[in-house]
Amino acid sequence: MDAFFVSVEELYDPSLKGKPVVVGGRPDERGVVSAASYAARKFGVHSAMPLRTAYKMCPQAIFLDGHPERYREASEKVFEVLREFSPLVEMASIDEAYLDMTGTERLHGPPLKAAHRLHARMKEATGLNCSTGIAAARMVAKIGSDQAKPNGILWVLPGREAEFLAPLDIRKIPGVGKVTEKNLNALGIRKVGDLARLEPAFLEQRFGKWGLALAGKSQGLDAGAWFESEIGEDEGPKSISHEHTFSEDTADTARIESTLSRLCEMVGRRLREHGLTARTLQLKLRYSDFSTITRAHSNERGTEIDTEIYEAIRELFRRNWKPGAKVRLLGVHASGWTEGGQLNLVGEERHEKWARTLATADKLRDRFGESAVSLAASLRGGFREHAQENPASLPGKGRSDPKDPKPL
DNA sequence: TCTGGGGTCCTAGGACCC
DNA sequence: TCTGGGGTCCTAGGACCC
Repeated sequence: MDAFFVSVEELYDPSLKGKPVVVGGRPDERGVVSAASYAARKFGVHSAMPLRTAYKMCPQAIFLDGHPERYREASEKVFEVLREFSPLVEMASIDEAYLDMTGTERLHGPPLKAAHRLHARMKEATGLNCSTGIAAARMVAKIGSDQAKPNGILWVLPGREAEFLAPLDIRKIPGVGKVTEKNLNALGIRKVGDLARLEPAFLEQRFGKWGLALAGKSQGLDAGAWFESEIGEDEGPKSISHEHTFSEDTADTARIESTLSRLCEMVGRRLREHGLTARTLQLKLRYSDFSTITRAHSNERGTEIDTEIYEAIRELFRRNWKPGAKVRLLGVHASGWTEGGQLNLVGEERHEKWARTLATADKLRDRFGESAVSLAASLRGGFREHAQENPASLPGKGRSDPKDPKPL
């Protein structure tokens, strides 16, 4: 999708059209640009740029908070449209998808015709523009769609992949970021064509497994774990996490622990939504100087219970925090799913009790919003003042916002 | 420039097992 | 004495993507 978040915001407020728009938050907030309109991009604003920087480059831009629910909803509509064109659709992210069009010619016609129909149907059903790359390999299709933006279609004929890629910057290859770019530049490699001329064995020796994949990519082949899988297979999440950056760094333990408790609740809620229990819990701490540590702990048994998660995370925090050091960011990460039924061990009765209580709490949240119910630990330490200071950081956007959350 | 939040994949070292 | 080779699991960190 083209400038997806911005385009969705334009559906809600058409007066934004054509103007420099930045989605991500207020210009004086800690945060980065999620999406910039094409008008804003003319000033050098781009995603991942700090909001404060974007403001300096384009003070006249309209800065908007993001609306994840709106984007999710639009993304689902996009998916429905794509499903009309192929049964094999894989949403690669909220605004990007792969379609396997094998065997759809009789229904949709040749590639270019199908793509044009897709664009028209997309605009009609969602009001949004997209761009399309057509190729025999998904990586080439992806790069093709990037080159086609905005609102364009690009078909790379089979057998002409290397020729299409050769003049492009290596940075265009998905997986080549700042670091790899620098490493390749140091070897005099700037264009994909430079890469294609090298021996795969040389790249492998230099960059390991990744080097070998790079050699393949430079020729237009799908390579690497993600690109090798078939289109359309969706295997649930491998990890679930939440993190929070304070608007001002803090060393206040009460405030830190209440934030951790809140993050644990959010993680627990998502685990239960997916019917998962996690064996490994990980704490993330970022200090004022941006130095970041992660500390994990694995249990034999998995859990999806907020209080159990919080106990483990708090222990990790107390053991690893440099007392007095100001904290910028906290994160809670769950992974290592356990299969189905868990063992009945000591403490199982307590576990069952919490499981029932949380099921009730989740129902209340469904009806009254995420802030309807909360652990007492999340409410201590000035959580509510904090919530006021930064309303966007409230867990979820409840339909109602009760004045008095009920401590569990 | 003063750096979000939610993810995936990869590497490397160490504990432990046979 | 001075030290194998295969494997798995765990932890920590980092590159990268949208």
